[in-house]
Amino acid sequence: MTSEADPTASGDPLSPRELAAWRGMLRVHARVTQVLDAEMRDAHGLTVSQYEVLLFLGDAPDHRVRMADLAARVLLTRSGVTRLVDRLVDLGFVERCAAEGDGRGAYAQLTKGGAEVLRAARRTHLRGVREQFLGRLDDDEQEALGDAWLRVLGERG
Amino acid sequence: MTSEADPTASGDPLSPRELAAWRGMLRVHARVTQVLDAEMRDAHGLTVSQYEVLLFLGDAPDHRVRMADLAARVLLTRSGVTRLVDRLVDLGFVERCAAEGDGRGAYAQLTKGGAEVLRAARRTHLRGVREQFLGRLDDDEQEALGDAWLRVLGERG
DNA sequence: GCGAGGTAGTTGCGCGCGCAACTATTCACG
DNA sequence: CGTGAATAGTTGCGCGCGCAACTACCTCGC
Repeated sequence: MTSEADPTASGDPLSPRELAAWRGMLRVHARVTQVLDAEMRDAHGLTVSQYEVLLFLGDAPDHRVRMADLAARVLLTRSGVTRLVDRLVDLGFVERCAAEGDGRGAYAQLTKGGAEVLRAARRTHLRGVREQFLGRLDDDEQEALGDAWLRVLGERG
Repeated sequence: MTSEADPTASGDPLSPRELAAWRGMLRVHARVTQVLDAEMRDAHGLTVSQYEVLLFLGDAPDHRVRMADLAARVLLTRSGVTRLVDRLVDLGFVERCAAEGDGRGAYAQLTKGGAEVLRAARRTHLRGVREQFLGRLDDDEQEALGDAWLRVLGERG
């Protein structure tokens, strides 16, 4: 795959630059998600995944979304989404309803209570993301990150 | 906390630039770790966390490390490390030994088999990290990422 | 129409982790 | 010394997730 004379051959240890770029992301991700999760839990009794479901529902037409679409958005499998929605139904923030055209399908739909908690949770989340992450970067750095993610995600797949 | 006239007030939705920087990291992290985990599992029957423990042990003097140091390094709690090491002991790659000076303490120490599997797993991991992540970024982008992580991690705590 | 294959969602199972409580040891201070 | 606080590690418990198997439904070809 890589040339056998490649100076950055597969087996070579990571250079300091590579290490900083790679392990830095791991550390930042771990720390930021942990803080955001704790804040969301303390303030609203939600996990970040649950919040993201509510968010997606809130932005969708009629506040309802097919389960599979939810899974794609939240970076979970279908089974994960099933149980995530289960919990949100138990909490009263979401209800299931059948898809008219498709007897297999099911929508998750935001309830009134869900919309309320979403409004509050959105503030918490945005504040957290800015405090823990975006606020520590200037515009150019944010731009550079966005470009980097596109390259990593785009080049194949 | 933030000025009440701040144009990027807490409640405002994320700008496209902010969104690209933030959600991009989430997507990249999810995808890369998933691929690396699968590769490590298929090739050596290890999780990435297990690999990282072996790696840290391999770099340490006498190939042994205190449990708490392990926890700090692997971004896990102490209880997580206890059971992670349990599994590595079951696999025969690590053994526990008591700390001489401190009756409470315990070292995890790499076995001969552990050192072997580490050598192979290291190649797999490095190749994966380069294929999925570093190889898709040029030197400047890696540098920029490293700087960004320092700023995010450094500014408080 | 009807049977084969694909798709949407759910369920059984096991894994890996964090939290909090617990044990054992060490340290600080009178 | 002796006692209380701190520290190292382990354990009970529950949660959230993925995988694979399963059900129910749709679709396409004949």
